[in-house]
Amino acid sequence: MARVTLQTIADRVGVSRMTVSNAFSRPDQLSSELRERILAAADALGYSGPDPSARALARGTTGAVGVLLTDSLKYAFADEVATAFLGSIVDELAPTGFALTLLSSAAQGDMIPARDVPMDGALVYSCDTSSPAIAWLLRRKLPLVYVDHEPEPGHPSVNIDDRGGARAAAQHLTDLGHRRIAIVTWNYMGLPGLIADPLAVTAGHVTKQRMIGWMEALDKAGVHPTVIGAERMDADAGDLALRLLLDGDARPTAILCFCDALAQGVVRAAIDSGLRVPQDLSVVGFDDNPLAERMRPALTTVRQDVEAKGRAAAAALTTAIERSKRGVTNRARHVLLPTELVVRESTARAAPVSGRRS
Amino acid sequence: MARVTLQTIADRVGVSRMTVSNAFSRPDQLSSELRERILAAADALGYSGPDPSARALARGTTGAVGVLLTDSLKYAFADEVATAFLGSIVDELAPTGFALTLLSSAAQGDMIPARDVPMDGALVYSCDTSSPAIAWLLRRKLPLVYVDHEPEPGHPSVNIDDRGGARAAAQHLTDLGHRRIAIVTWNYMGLPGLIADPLAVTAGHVTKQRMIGWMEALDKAGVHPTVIGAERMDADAGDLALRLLLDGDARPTAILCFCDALAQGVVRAAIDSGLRVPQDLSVVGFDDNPLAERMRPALTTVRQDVEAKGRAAAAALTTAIERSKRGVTNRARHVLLPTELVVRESTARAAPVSGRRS
DNA sequence: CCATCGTACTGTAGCGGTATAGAAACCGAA
DNA sequence: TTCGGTTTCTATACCGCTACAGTACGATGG
Repeated sequence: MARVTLQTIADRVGVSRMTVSNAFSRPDQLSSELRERILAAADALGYSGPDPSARALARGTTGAVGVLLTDSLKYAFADEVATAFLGSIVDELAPTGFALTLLSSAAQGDMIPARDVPMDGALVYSCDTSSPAIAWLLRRKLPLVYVDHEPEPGHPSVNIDDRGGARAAAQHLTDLGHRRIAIVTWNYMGLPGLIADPLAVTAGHVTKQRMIGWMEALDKAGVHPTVIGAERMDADAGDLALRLLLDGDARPTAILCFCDALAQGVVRAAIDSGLRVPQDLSVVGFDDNPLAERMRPALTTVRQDVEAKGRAAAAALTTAIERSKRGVTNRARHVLLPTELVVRESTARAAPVSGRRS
Repeated sequence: MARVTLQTIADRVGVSRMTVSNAFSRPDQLSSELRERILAAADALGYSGPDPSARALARGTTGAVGVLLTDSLKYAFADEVATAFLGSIVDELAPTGFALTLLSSAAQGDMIPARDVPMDGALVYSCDTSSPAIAWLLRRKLPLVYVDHEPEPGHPSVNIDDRGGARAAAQHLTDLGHRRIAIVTWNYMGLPGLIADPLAVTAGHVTKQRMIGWMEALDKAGVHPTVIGAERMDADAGDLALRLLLDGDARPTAILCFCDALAQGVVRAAIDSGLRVPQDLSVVGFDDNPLAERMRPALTTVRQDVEAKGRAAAAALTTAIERSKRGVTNRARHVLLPTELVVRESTARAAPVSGRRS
């Protein structure tokens, strides 16, 4: 039994293929009586509607948008912040009818998702700014929206105020009288350990912005932080980072963390080492992961509205697609969402000088 | 400037379009010298490789597979178990070069993802067995793998031993001497509250299997459980369920929960109500969500290997696609992964009769 | 020296739709 | 009756690529 196509149905009903196509895609183009007959015939033949691939070619749209993630997609599903972001995107995308396709940055054999997967547009949420995958997307001239990336002229972008949030977090600590402060940041692709030149961290835009924010406030207070790079963004990496810090000669009284997951590890390791949080050590996170509120002590952190970020990204992408379809070329909007310091229980006034036991 | 296609390049280099196609897709079909020239010309023209949609139509494969989720995709991203499952799938899929497209069960306007999104196959992980989306996928004759669904002859499936796990959980409680036992299950699409006829719960396969398992062990011990249906699968729903139970006349000494998220809410509400867990109330979860180990008291639960489930599902799908491409029609394999009771701190021997304060 | 073979490339015929222009039939108004 | 305007359906020309069956030609072998 050969495959059922529009032609099969057309022959069966005795009309042209075009009319069958219209029956499915443009109901106003034929009488409803004929349409009924056509649909009935299609049903009888087990036709499942116009072939999506063929339609994609003819119409020039696929009905799916991509989201470019890191090499290991798994990572995106391990992180509560990332999953909330993705969830928010799909939710916002739902009414538009777009499906979301997950794209790995990595080439897989001779398949390069960013180059070879059919889609109408894409969100770039990869961390590595220089990824060749981004170059492929650009080359395809797909409507693109950058998220948590250095804003690029010509493409819409969505960011949060990483710098301002980090600055507020650091200033919170200096306001509390802390002077021996450490930073546990994320050193993607780098080895874990001490970082000599904080502002030279190679990783992505977000890492850089947060570092700049922290340093702005610390510089103002004349504080020179110890900076540790964590290889991953999970509690174990935070744990490791704290142990490195405790081994050093100038134990910090407060720690700024790149994200809540790292902060969780830092707190856990601190408690395991007999330190009291916040009495002996203040810890600040970033993101306001749901985890932050559940932790004991509840984590002081910088809140970002991940839901809003997802919604903004999805909305920006759909309008970008809409525009490119109509050939409109407005200026690309760059969204910057606010961040907010949330003070909970993991930070306290620095202990008086007596605390200077090294 | 018109679009660059194979023909553009062919004209430029002075070869046939077919040769250019081969340069990209079948390098062994031409001399490497000519191939280099073609690729160089393509590069100069800003060509980004064969158009994925056109290639999909001509080749009959798209390079993406779908995963059919519930109506609200967001839900899938809120649940730690579901995200771990998805993460595991994408990881297993990565080396095969397939991208993963997320499909909502719901129609969105006149777009029905299951019908209209190009893909080579799909995982069915929707909860609603009777979803029209599944019917669309079937109609398209796509290679399909059912996950956590009633196994269907003719299609591979991946399940865990829900029934055995539930039975072990219930027996654990009866072994501990509990006789007043309640069940907090998930009553998808139903109203929250007391369920009179536990085995008639309408929801999906998993719900049913777990219920059967629980009842098997309870029946053997002559226990008639009180059954509460929760509307969602989160802590708040568990919280609500426990309050309903405490309002009833026969307070349970132990509770079996459909999942760890519900169990968390149950425990939280119990503690809030002044009950000690496990001394006054034993609680058992299901899934072994990472959460279970983090909780205090750490949760006794039934472990399922979500990673393995994801890997098995992805593997089953790729082999199903492979087979259908080659027209092979072997018998579909039905995978059943084991579950295991993990006893932690949330269950204890039933208090002696003195505990019968109602 | 002719038959055979492998390599390198080309021509044609689709894949299964949709856009667009146009033909045929029907309608009410002038 | 004529004529513009609808409504309904059709013919044709793509969309951009790939499968497949060639053709051309130099190399191999007896």
